[in-house]
Amino acid sequence: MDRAVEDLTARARIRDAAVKLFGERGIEGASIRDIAAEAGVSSGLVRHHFGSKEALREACDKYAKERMLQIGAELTRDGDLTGLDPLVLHPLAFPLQLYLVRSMMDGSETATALFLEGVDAVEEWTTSFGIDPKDRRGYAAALAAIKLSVFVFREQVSKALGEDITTPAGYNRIGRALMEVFTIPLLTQEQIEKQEKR
Amino acid sequence: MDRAVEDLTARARIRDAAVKLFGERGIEGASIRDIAAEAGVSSGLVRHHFGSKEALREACDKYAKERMLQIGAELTRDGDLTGLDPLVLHPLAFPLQLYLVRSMMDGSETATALFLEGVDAVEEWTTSFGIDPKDRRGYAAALAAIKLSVFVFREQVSKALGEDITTPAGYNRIGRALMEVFTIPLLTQEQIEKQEKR
DNA sequence: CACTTGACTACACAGCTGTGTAGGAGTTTG
DNA sequence: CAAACTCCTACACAGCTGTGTAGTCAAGTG
Repeated sequence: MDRAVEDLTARARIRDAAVKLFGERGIEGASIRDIAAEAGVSSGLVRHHFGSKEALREACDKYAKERMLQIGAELTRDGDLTGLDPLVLHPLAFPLQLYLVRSMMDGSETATALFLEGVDAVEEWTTSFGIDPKDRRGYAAALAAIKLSVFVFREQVSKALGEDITTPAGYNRIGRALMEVFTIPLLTQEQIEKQEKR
Repeated sequence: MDRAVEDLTARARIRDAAVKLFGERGIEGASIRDIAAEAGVSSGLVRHHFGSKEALREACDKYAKERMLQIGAELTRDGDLTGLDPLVLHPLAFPLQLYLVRSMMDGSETATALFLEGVDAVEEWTTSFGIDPKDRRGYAAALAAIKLSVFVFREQVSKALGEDITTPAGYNRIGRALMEVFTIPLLTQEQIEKQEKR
């Protein structure tokens, strides 16, 4: 599955470099020249292959989404994932997820669509697992956001734990902590009712 | 508490405009001229008061953090908040939180420090409420990230719900859904043990 | 062979960027 | 009164930005 960098076509190298730099620095923060340098090509070639920065971004959106679904399907088929696992922190998905979150925050429709599909999946998952919240859709949306939260704040969470959560050890630790959030009843029924009166 | 815009000093107007535009567009995405125009002053005045863009950013970090703690303290004192409420979506805190999250993602130490203080607060809260997770620190960090997740993905969550979660109605809906996440045991003990073996 | 096509580079261009400088207007201070 | 200070604007500058254009080179294709 891993491909040597030098084996990729220039177009693929540019796309990978764009996903990486857009993800790390944001769309505005990564220039076409930066991306070209990262890919080891001239800036003109970026334009030749993708036309404009906006078109490059859309190509990255499309690729990241497809690749993400592909990785998710592979890992699920191989039994490496259950319904709620934070796929987002998987080494293969990491740069893609980084990009997608940034793109989502900048208002990408493709990335948002992927989020909505995730909500659908969680919703179906709750049904098949016999979980029956009052507001199933709201519940699924909250869960979908939660799955991404640890990823978005990975640096801050790592700092809080004194341990890098993108390493296997840290990843397992925060994974277990998330499990506990989902198993320990946090609020009493009374507190919830008080909340609902607002 | 609300202050008329025209009553603010130019310095405060610039700072507010910077928080707003940095939060909406990211640091790179908002230029000094944009901020000056938003505040209704010349771009030179921004420099006069803050020196450089980086210094302006740091001033915004400092202000947003202080103001956020202040708002949190006020609302807690008035009994509008309990320990776990998503203050992040409060109308007063909204632009500040938007800015802080962006700043955090761009590696701000001040914003990260605020997150860490939030983790500390949640950790103390679990103790005083008799919640006893195996990994208290990890549990608190996960909860702190979760509190912010709905905010970060507010647009996506709103789209999933077909309802703007920054309005009172939507805010209450997602709030209740979050409560359910914290009350319905999501995973069986067996599943968790399977998880831990990895 | 001549000709086209696609991958690729070099260079130019206008616009925006953060920053620097000079100076005006009004108030305070000696 | 004059000097000093603060708040504020206008303008200039170099560097980077996305984009546009011209042209090189190699691989087909008739």
